[in-house]
Amino acid sequence: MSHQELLTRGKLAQRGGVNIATIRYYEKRGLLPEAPRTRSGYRIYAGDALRRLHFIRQAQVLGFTLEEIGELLSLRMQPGTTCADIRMRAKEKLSAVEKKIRDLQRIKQALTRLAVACQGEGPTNGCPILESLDGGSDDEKSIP
Amino acid sequence: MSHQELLTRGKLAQRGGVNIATIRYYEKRGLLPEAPRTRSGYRIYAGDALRRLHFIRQAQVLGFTLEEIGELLSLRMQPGTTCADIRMRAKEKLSAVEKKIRDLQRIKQALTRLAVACQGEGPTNGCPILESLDGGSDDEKSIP
DNA sequence: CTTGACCCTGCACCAAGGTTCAGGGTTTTA
DNA sequence: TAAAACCCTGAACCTTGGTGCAGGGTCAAG
Repeated sequence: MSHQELLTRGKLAQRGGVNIATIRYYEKRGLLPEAPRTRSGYRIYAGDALRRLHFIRQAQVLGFTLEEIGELLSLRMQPGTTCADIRMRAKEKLSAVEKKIRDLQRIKQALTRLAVACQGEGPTNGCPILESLDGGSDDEKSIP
Repeated sequence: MSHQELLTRGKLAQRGGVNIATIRYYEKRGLLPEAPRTRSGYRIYAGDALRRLHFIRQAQVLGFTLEEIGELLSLRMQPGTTCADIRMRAKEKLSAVEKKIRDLQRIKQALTRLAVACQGEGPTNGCPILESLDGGSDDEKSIP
């Protein structure tokens, strides 16, 4: 179907919404594979690289470090990995992702409560945000 | 037991799981309020500070910058803010949070599919992770 | 066949978020 | 009443994730 369009480094950067130097950096870090070159040494990328680039950017916004992103991207069948290995690593990542989702949902609730409370014009001098992530440490809210 | 325990800077750092210097840094950044001092200049913190610290750390893992975290923490009724203002800012934050949740859910699905595919012993030489966030970026697919 | 827009490389530099250090007081404990 | 264990400050230093620059080749248009 999608006949793989070939991109130069500059084009890839532009389409991916990143600086051209960033691509070289990601390549050095191993997040983008070393691209094949023309006779004169220019890198040539296919659509695959663009997808990877998008993924990297979004995963960063979600709080993953480049190292973690590398781990996510390496979750696939490759020579030298067993299926069990992949399944295990995928499950580890999965629980990290699920925790993030839960935490974000608590923040979301707090923000919603805040907006609602505010609508009702009550002063709300407390900070609902702070309560959103109380991970079972200390106790309930205090009133100054 | 649960009444506001007073903490020294070192204790707060320890309970919050951060380096002691980090606390000073957060204070300088305005993320933690300037703590009251003893006669000799030592900072003293109440449980409130610990809650803030926890929040900051978790929000960071969720991909918020310290600046954004500051904005989240300032979402409360204070002299000089109107209710409408708060509601607006809360709603902005809310949509950012919702986007993160959606993106994470897509990654979660991809990871789940990956684990399942792997269970079934199919080679899966593709990379489901890469597809998880396709199209979630800046430009929408245009319909011809 | 030249000019401008690109690409190559190595290396220097930047910003955010912390961490370590030096020099000096304070509090706790044996 | 010391030593050990903390705390104070300013300033230097570190890691991550990039950016910019110099010096030099390459490709397409005019």
